Amino acid sequence: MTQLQRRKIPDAAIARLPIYLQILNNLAATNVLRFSSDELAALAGVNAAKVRKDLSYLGSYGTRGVGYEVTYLTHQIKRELGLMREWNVVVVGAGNLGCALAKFDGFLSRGFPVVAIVDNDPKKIGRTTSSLTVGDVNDLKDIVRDEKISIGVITTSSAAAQAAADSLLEAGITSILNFAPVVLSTPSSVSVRNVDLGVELQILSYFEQMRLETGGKSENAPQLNAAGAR
Amino acid sequence: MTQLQRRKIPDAAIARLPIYLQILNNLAATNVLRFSSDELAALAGVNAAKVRKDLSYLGSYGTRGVGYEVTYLTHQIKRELGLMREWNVVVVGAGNLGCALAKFDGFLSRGFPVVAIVDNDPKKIGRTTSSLTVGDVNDLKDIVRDEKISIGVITTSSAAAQAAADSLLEAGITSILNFAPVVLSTPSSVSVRNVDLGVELQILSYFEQMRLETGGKSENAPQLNAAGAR
DNA sequence: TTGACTTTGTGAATTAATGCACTAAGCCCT
DNA sequence: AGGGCTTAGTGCATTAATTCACAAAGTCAA
Repeated sequence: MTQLQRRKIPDAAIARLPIYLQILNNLAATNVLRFSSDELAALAGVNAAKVRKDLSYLGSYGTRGVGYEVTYLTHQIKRELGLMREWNVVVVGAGNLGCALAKFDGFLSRGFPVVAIVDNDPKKIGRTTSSLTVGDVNDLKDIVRDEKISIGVITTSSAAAQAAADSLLEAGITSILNFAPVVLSTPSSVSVRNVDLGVELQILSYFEQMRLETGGKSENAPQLNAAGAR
Repeated sequence: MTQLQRRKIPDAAIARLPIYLQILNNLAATNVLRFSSDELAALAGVNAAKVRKDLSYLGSYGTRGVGYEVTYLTHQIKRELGLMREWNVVVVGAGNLGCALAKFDGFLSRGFPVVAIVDNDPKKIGRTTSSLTVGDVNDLKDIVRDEKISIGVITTSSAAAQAAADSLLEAGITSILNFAPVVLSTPSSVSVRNVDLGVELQILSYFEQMRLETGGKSENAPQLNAAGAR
């Protein structure tokens, strides 16, 4: 089999690759051509050995005694993460957050154009927000097919989130970014990432409280996220 | 020393407590009085032994043969996470996202009222958004003191994020929720949680691409976040 | 060409997280 | 009172992630 032998990259490493990529983009923008694992480690706030090990999963793209080339490694990370192409996104839920995300240029600039937004509320369907007209969630199947959408973003109320997920699955979507504070029930073949601001704040509150209780001679606290499996 | 002997709870467990809490709130809303570790595990999408171990870090609050009481355990989790009180929040960066968050009721409803929003752009300072007037980032120190603010949320451009973080630190803030796609440099005594939507999408894109390459007989993919240390 | 120096790539040790499987406790029914 | 049933709590094995530490591989200057 000619199949490009995919190394199994640990989840934790995958979750760091986008961060390295971000930093490499910044380096490129300031005309840096090369960097060492030490430098990248300092910029990413992690251990240098970890950086080397993470990058080694991609292949052996460094040069001993020299370091890594910014443009070449950028290319390799993008290839590994599947960023050589764009992935179209649909937002489900045209509330505050959904509309904000639809116009948020961070999505487009990173290669994830929001090409559709839908809702189940007749009062919202038909409205226009930043060059997109809110569609009907019942048309999701057609929209996903016609617009070649790969990723669904759920920004509904938590009550409506599972139904939104079901509609996305029904339409053939296999990757979901969920902003609703609920645990979605989905087949294990589907990728789900949860972004719950409440959870983040509550984790902060734990450490903040710890700091108060221990009189400020704080333990230290959280940083990165893992790609953890499900 | 009367000090309430704080067990050291693993980061991974802390990151799950808010999720359990969320589920318990739902159970309470549907008048469920008790639950077993199996039930909670199913709702949270994790292993039952993990649930029991996580809860055991709080103390021995279950009853063998019976399960856990919803209200009592809710109370214990909230105590542990520092949610017996509210924590005031300031948003730095009055752009699209910042304003959306300021009016986002998910913050208030979970005990994190946004009591101030600031920016460094004179054109934005003075504007009113959802009952808050945009303040000057230079007044942050006074605002934090007067409003008893504990947590700072950074929603600036990535170029301005480090400066925003510095202002927050300067004002005495020790917990930061950062939406800008940069790695902030902060003392290790400060808690930082990063929410980078681009990173989340790129992780999804990795698994999506994997699915395409392996012809859909997909590996399975990511779910939860860890409280990982820094 | 040689030798000093730098930095990658990785085996091996360590630490953290997970999950099994069993014991200890409590309930309920007879 | 006793036996059967259920479920929490946890010791232990396993797996995953991190970090150390060093050999291998290159650069560069003389």
